[in-house]
Order: sequence, then structure tokens, then C-alpha cells
Amino acid sequence: MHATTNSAITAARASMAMRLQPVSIAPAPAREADPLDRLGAGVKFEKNRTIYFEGDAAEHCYRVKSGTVRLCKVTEDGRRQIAAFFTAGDMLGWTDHGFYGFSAEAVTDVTLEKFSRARVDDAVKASPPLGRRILTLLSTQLASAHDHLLLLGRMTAAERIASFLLGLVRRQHKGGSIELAMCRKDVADYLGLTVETVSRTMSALKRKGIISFAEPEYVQLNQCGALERLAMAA
Amino acid sequence: MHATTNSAITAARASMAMRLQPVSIAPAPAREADPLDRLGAGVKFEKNRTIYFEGDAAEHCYRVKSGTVRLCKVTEDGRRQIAAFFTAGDMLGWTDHGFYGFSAEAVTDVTLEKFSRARVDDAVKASPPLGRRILTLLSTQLASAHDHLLLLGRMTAAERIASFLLGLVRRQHKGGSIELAMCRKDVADYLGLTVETVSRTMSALKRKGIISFAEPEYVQLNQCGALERLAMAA
DNA sequence: CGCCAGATTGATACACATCAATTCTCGTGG
DNA sequence: CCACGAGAATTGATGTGTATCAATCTGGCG
Repeated sequence: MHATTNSAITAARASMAMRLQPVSIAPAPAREADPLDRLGAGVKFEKNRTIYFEGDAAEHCYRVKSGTVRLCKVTEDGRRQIAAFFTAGDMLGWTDHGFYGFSAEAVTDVTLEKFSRARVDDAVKASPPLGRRILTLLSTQLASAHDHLLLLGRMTAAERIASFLLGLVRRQHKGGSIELAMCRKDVADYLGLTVETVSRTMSALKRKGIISFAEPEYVQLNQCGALERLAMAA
Repeated sequence: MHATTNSAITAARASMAMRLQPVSIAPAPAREADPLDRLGAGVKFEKNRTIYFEGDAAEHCYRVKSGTVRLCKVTEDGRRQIAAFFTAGDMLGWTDHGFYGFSAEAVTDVTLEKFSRARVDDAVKASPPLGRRILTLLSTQLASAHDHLLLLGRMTAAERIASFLLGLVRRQHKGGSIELAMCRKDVADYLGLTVETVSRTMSALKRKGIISFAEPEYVQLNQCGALERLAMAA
């Protein structure tokens, strides 16, 4: 019935794990200048400043040079959902709908390259490979969002935390140890939980020796295997 | 602080409501032949057949001609999440990652146009406007997925049902009355709930006179205002 | 030092899941 | 035509994972 080999599934899973978080733009082909480089203007935002608001006209898109950005939306009564975190190399704000659907905010102090949408559009017309890159980008972000849907719709608190930590460790490949740029509230709003549940769940993992941390923002993954078993899902 | 006008927000909200469900490909420019038309091969799938499996090599993409398709993933222990429903005009299976991340299944009997990814890629190289259409497509689907994240992460059962029904009524603009192509289990798995909760919540809405239905698959929205108040969120 | 925001931990509440019957519809065969 | 069985939907009784409410603890900073 299932026409796929196991190795194909394994490969797919590996790639999916890699993109649990939004992923960097593909590196520009070998030794050519990145056509985006000519178009960008450097901008900085302090921690917790808003880069653009949900509902604003979508006249710019951005590429992260340093720091972390969150994409989020807040309801009238204060509930918040974070759709993604972006770090160095990620691109955000590309939409074909005239208005941003989610706000973008600086989680830490950030530096960005800011692009005029109109100019990028022109550049894309002139350079098909650039168009492809943006396509790849959106495709990656879409796949990532779909994985996030499974997490929010069907996973338990422990599974969500495990997936989140594994996603981070894969992005910042520094073996086992990760730095959380965001506070517990941000983690909670990304995972569809409350701060308390995030804190309790992480404490439980710590008690079991699966992870450890002295300060809340520096976490060591001691048993990735155990985490992967928790994150299971697919 | 918030630099946006109310009308901008209103416009953005309207457009966001419109794309709660994945949205049709933009109509081909006026009187020109759609470049995709030459590339597609018609295929049919019976209700509940799988169009492609998660993990399969992503060698084709599809455009729905009739019927409804679901994009979904099932965990080892049987939990399922539906990421999207696609209907006539929607495109699916476009990914830049070699393997499909989610399976696609026929909710009803469906007819599709099937495209070879390689050929579409070539066509895109030859025709920049086609590239733009696909970009728009992905951008729309991404925006839709982000709205879905808010729904799964932060909304109550009643809010999810209300959003879902409003999303449907906007797609099939037949004023007030909608046809559910999918069963309650599909709705539940799209909304991150159980069948029982979907059923109970819809019964409650019926008791209040906000909606009505004799057969489960034909629902009449009597008070869209009340539903919108429920769906609130943003 | 004393303040404050963030993190952690504890006690309790509740929304939704789970388990368990019915009921309803529809297709199938006697 | 009706009996029968199977799958889907609904409804009810109960359980539980996480939210909520409420302290307490911690580290940075004026």
C-alpha cells in the first residue's frame, strides 16, 4: 500500500527535522554576488521593538543579520501566538497580500537588511534564480508551518518542549548546548502553552537528567535520544 | 505607537478571513492560455484514496479540478493533523525539499491535473509570470497556515468551529448555506479537537439557533454576526 | 540594599478528552 | 420489502492535562 522505501521516509524525516524552524535562504551560487546585497539597507531594532505591525502595508521585507525576531499575533483579549522565530540568514515579511498578517518583533537587539518589495520584485524579474530562491524560501517556511500545526494540534506539552529543544539544537549546531534567545513566555506562546507549563515541563526533564540548566537561558541536552523519543510524532 | 490606520487593519482582516482556507491560484491573465494547461494530465482518485504519501519523492504537483483533498500527517500512535483542505483551483504538492512532508488524500472523489515538477520548473524558467503565480500561491498558503497556527494554539473549541464555518462560507459563496465535503473526524483533525467535541459544539450552536442542520453535511449559518463574534481572535 | 521582572513551584479549576451507549443512515442480501 | 450490519454522528458520564490563581524564589540593576 505504501509505495515508499524506508530510506526515503528516513531522509524526509531528517530534512523535516532540520526545518522545524524557519530556515536560512539558500546560499547564493558559488562566487557570484548576491543580487540582494545591492538592494538592502541595514537597520537595527532594540529588544522588544516592533519591526512591522500586523495590518501594515507590506512594503518591505527583511533578512536577519544578527539577533532573533518573532512573528506573532495578539488577540483582543491578550492571547498571543508566535508563528516563528527567525535568526541570522532567515528572511521575513515576504507576502503577496498587501498587508502583513502577523507582526514582527525583535526578541533581542537585532540587525536586519531591509528591502523594498518593489525593488525585490524588479530584481526577481531580472534574475530568475533569485525568484527561485524566494520560492525555496517560502516552500521551506510553509513546510515548517505545517510541522508546527501538528505540534500545536496534536502534541502533549512534553512532546512540544522536546521538539522545540531539538529544533533549536539543530539550528545552532554547537553539540548539545543551546542558548535560548527568548524568554519562557515567548517559548510558551510559540508552543501554545502557558509559561507555567513550560517551566514545569522543563523542570521535569531536568529532574530526569535529560536536560540541565543553571540559568534559564542556557540549556544542555544530555540525552538527545530520550528527547527524540519524546518528540516522536511522525 | 501603532502606525496603521483602522481601514488598513480592516482591509487586512478581510483578506485574512478570505484566506483562512488555502486559496485558488490567481486566474490566468485575461485572454492568454494558461501555460500550465499544456503540462497537466488529468487524473482521478476515489474517496479516501491517497494521492501521495508523506516521505514520497516530490516529483509531481497537482491542481484540483473537482472534489476536496486533505493534506495530513498521522503519528505512530494514530493521532492525525490535517493541515489544509484543497478544492477546485487550489494547487498542492509544490515543495522544494525532495520529499513530501504531509500526505495528500481524497476526501471525496476528486479529479486533478497532475504536473511533473521538472516540467513546471522548466516552464517557470521560460515564463516569469508563472513563477510569480506560484510565489503568490505559496505566500497565500503560508499566510493561511499562520492563521491556522493561531487557531490551534490559542482558540477555544467554539472559536475554532466558528472560524472554520466562516472560512467555508466565504470559499463557497452561496450565502449562509454550506456543504461539508468532509466528515466530522476530518473537521476534528483539522481543528485539533475530537469528533465528540466537534459534534457537541455544533449541537450547542444549533440549540442557540446560530446555525442549523438536518443532515450533518449541510449546514445553514443563521447568524453570521454571532459566529464572527465567536471567531473574534484578531 | 531594595526593587522588579522573570522563573519556578504549589493548589485548584476547568475545558476538552476519553470511555461508553444510543441513534441514524445507508448499502446489501435474503 | 424488510432484516441486518457497519460506519458516522450524537449524547452522556467521567477522567485528566493543562490553565488559572497564588506564592515564593532568583538575579540584575538603580
